[in-house]
Amino acid sequence: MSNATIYDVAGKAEVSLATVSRVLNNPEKVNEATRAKVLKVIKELGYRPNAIARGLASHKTTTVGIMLSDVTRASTSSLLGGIIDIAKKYSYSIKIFSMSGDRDVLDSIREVVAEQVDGILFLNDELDSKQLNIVKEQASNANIPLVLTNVISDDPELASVAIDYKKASYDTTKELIAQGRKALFLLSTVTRYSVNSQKEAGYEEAMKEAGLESKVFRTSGDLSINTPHFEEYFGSHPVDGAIAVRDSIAVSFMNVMINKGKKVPEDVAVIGYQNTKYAMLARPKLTCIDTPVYDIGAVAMRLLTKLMKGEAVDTIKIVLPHKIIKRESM
Amino acid sequence: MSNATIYDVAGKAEVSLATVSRVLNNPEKVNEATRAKVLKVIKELGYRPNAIARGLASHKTTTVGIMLSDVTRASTSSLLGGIIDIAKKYSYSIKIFSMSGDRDVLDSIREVVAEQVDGILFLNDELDSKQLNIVKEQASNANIPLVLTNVISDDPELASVAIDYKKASYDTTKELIAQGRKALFLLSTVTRYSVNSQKEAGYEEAMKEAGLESKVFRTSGDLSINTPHFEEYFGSHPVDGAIAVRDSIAVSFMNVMINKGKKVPEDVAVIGYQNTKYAMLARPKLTCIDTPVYDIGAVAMRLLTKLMKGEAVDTIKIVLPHKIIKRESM
DNA sequence: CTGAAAGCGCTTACAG
DNA sequence: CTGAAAGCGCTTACAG
Repeated sequence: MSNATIYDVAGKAEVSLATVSRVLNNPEKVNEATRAKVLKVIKELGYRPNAIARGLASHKTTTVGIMLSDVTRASTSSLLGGIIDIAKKYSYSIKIFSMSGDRDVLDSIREVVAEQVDGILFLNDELDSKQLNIVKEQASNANIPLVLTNVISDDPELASVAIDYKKASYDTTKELIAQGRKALFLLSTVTRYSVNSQKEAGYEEAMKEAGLESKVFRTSGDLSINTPHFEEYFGSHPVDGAIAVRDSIAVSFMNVMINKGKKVPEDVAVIGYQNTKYAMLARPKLTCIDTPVYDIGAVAMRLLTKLMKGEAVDTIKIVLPHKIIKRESM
Repeated sequence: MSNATIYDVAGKAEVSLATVSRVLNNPEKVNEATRAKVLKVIKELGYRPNAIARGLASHKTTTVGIMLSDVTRASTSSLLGGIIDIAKKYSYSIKIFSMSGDRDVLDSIREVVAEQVDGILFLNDELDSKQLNIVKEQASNANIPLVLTNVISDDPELASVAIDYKKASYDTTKELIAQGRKALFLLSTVTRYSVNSQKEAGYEEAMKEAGLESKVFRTSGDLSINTPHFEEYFGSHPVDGAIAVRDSIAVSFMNVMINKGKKVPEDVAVIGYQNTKYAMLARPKLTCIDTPVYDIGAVAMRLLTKLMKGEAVDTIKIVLPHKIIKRESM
């Protein structure tokens, strides 16, 4: 019924519980013979140390807290994929904390701290720098390492891993301009994401350099909302190229253009962000900026393990490479 | 620096720690005046009880373990969306346990048990009934409620919530047959998922009743693999209708058909499962069987809360309704 | 190399 | 209604 405890193991192996604890945590410190004896009993009893008790006694839970806003976003689940794989490799458990928009940031981070996680991966890119600061302070007060994962902050004290979204947009916009296109749009979201604001900044810089007018079009990520929105607006506004902050938005826009009788990419070029399945399934196939989201998650988790163990790290700000995948829409 | 403990609160409020504990857990049992005094100090100190210590003392962690195989699957992340929202509502924390294919099932479930979760949501539908039994036994030995979430099992003792995938496939196949189509395929995965086997069973039953030959085509969920696979096989095999176990597979198949010069749905009807964004973004828009995955997650989590609290439940096997969303591909 | 003992920060009967 | 004390299942100095 109830599971074996360390007392059961100690009793059956005829050693003290300290010894059992040692074979689990510092096996090299115990005599090989007694170690074998204890290991045998552990196996027989199917004993696994109670993680909660261990956490209380050692002040280490070997679990990391993941703070996010929406699991169903394609980028979030890819990020999680990378995080989970690396966490498993380093034997960390994962606890998910979702921050609903209305909830207080301070309350959210305090909850995570109260759960005694050993480290925090912060994936919520909907916060401004003031709110990010609250998170930073609470984490550092509690002495818990924190890594921003695919979240942008210029605070040099905040560890982070992401790609250079600004440069990605800048370069891509430049290419579009070089093709002679002028009515270029950046299709962004109504919700302000720190990551998307970087994409916008790069676009705006390139447009400005070319003496062109920046046009950031904000809409919903929801197809049933953005489709009519595109249909209406672009009925009267010229456009010959667009970069969307997500593949799905790019495809939605592309479909609207095609329905209006435009040719892609001849009349209008369309580029998406992330390189999801949407891009491959679209017709024409979507050209997009490949953001290695899985890798960002994995690298962030790896960085966090180092921070938690107090290992030296080269840098606290990691920028992963991105590339443009040219397909048929540009 | 380090956070306030219950001792700090008790000291500053000039009461015993038992009293502080009570205002947190059984506020009605403490005098209003002292309760107010304690609450005030709690607020001042920003005190939050250490969840680990509480877990050890109370034998309740208010966390549920989610066992899954792959977060990046669209169905998994929607399931998680529903789970997270309901868990939050009932103040449960969520811990993710990923089961890599090669890992021992027994080891996986023991790990979850050792983490002292109060309940388990099992989302991994890649296991056979023997393996499912191991999970069931370990959970019940440890007295931890378990709910299969979008996983099929005919064991009447296993709580589960899903839709009737068999009927969904059966009905849809019937409709296709009623249109006079005969060369009907079920596009499934190489990996055996319990959910997909139900989809196959319903299809096969309908085909058998109509005296038609069942043709289950197994391929990868990876586009770069299934696309050439479809191209080759359907170059020489006739097909006038197909139901795919996932939207993305349906769209991939549809694209191959269109590239071969077929008309959808005139020459070949295509139907997907789940009703994801892929379906809406496809051209023509994909007709599909809507599986309310978010709801399945939410309902499973709700059922689990009842089980954890020992509340009475009407049934331990919940079947949610599904429907066919008719768009352009059938 | 091994054991006895204190302690992690709470909860929960048990008294009063 | 409130407090003193035991206990949850471990880890970790400290002795020996």
